[in-house]
Amino acid sequence: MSASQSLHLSVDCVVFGYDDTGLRVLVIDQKGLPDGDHDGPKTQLPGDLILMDEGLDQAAERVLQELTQLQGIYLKQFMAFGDPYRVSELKDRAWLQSVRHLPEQRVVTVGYYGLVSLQDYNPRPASFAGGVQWLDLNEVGPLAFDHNAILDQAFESLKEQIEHHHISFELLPKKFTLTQLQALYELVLERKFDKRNFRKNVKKMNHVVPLDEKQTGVMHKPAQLFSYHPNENSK
Amino acid sequence: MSASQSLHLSVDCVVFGYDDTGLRVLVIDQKGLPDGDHDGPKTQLPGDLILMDEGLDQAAERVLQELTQLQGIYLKQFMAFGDPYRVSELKDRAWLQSVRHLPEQRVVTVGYYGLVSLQDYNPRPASFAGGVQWLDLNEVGPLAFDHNAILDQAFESLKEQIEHHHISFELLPKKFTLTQLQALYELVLERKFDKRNFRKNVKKMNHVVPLDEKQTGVMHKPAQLFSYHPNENSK
DNA sequence: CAAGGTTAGTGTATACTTTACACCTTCGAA
DNA sequence: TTCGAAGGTGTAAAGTATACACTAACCTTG
Repeated sequence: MSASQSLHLSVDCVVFGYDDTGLRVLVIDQKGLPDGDHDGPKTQLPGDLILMDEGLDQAAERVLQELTQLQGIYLKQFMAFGDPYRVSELKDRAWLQSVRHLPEQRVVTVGYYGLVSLQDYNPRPASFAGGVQWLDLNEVGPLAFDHNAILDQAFESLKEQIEHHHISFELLPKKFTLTQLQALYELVLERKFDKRNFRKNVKKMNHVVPLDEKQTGVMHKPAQLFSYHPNENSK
Repeated sequence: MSASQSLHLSVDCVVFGYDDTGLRVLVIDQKGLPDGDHDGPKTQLPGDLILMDEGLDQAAERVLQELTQLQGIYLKQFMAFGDPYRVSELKDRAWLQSVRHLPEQRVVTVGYYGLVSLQDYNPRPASFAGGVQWLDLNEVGPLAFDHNAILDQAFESLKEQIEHHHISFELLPKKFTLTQLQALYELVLERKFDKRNFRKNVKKMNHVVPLDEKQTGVMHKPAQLFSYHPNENSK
């Protein structure tokens, strides 16, 4: 019973960013790595140990802010990852040794996914600590630890949630067109929709309201802009 | 960075049991409580600290087995709970002091929900450690820590999952009637279905197959028995 | 052994939802 | 002025969901 434990707890954030060019994930360079001959991955999801007096949601917000300057975005816990050896692989050793007091320590992590419009938020948040980049979802190379698995799981959760909860709007600019909305759904759910039918369905939702405003600067018929109003009583 | 941490990690299991009388939750008595004048809750969800060399799923299985003898049941992680003070309330102090080396220690827990047919599994698993009971879902009193919140969240997750994944069968005996299946859905989703329409829908699913067998010992027309075959290629 | 109680099991017509599909509009650029 | 490129719109047909009521088969009791 109650075997004496010694493990660390962290949060990791899988932040999805969207613009008309596609879906991206936010990753950071592993800072503090000696420029030696190690050849592990150099890039990882933003994440860090939680502090003793903060809750999990709070930790996710703080860590993301500290590592990437992103703040005030939608963040949702989706799963905890606790394989006993998830940070013990050879490839990850150099970095852990450079950064942790107890590099051999087991670390359990709680995964959060985040959603951001790449237009409304600074698209490439200037980091104060190591590089920060948005990787195309289809071109994510090997990440540190089990972060590729965490990413996959986050995307699965996103797919499941986007249909039943109103989270797609977190990925769009405040003013968006129906074409953008449709493209986002097609990207996330990996299937095509009929334009007319899609628009019929959107118009049934009273939380998507047309603005008195149109697109400008496009070399074709400018689209009507819409915005998301969560407070129209749904159903 | 990497602030030195000292916290514990546990798993807690919300095991739902079903039979024709309804849905129940498995709780255990807090053992080792001095029979003194403390008046905290005496009952909690089965849960305990994880061991250093086991994964989370593994820990959930082990803990459940150790505390309730239940084994081999469907278990699924649904959420981590990490409020810094979730085990610090006054009501819970006596028990923690009687059982932990570091009773003041922060504990983050990972919640699992479990599903069981009360017919197929020993309905009231003889415990070796403290009492074990199945409480009617509507008559759960105050539990230790934040376990009432964990229970509520588990039930929410169950509701969401039961429609999209084939988990209802985990709550039913291997051979079940369509009336049982319908009653289960009505209980979990908290709404009624039309008998004929419900049966039409079930017959479209090729993973629910009729057996050459009928109910016996009932004082009315015996119902056809069905069973669940996950391997019919679904749609 | 007949009658009564109890749940099992079945089909159809109607409303609603989903699907498939093609053409004109409006802007900027050339 | 024309052209290219995306925006925006309606309808018919197919499919799905809903509402609804009676007969069948077993056990129990008198």
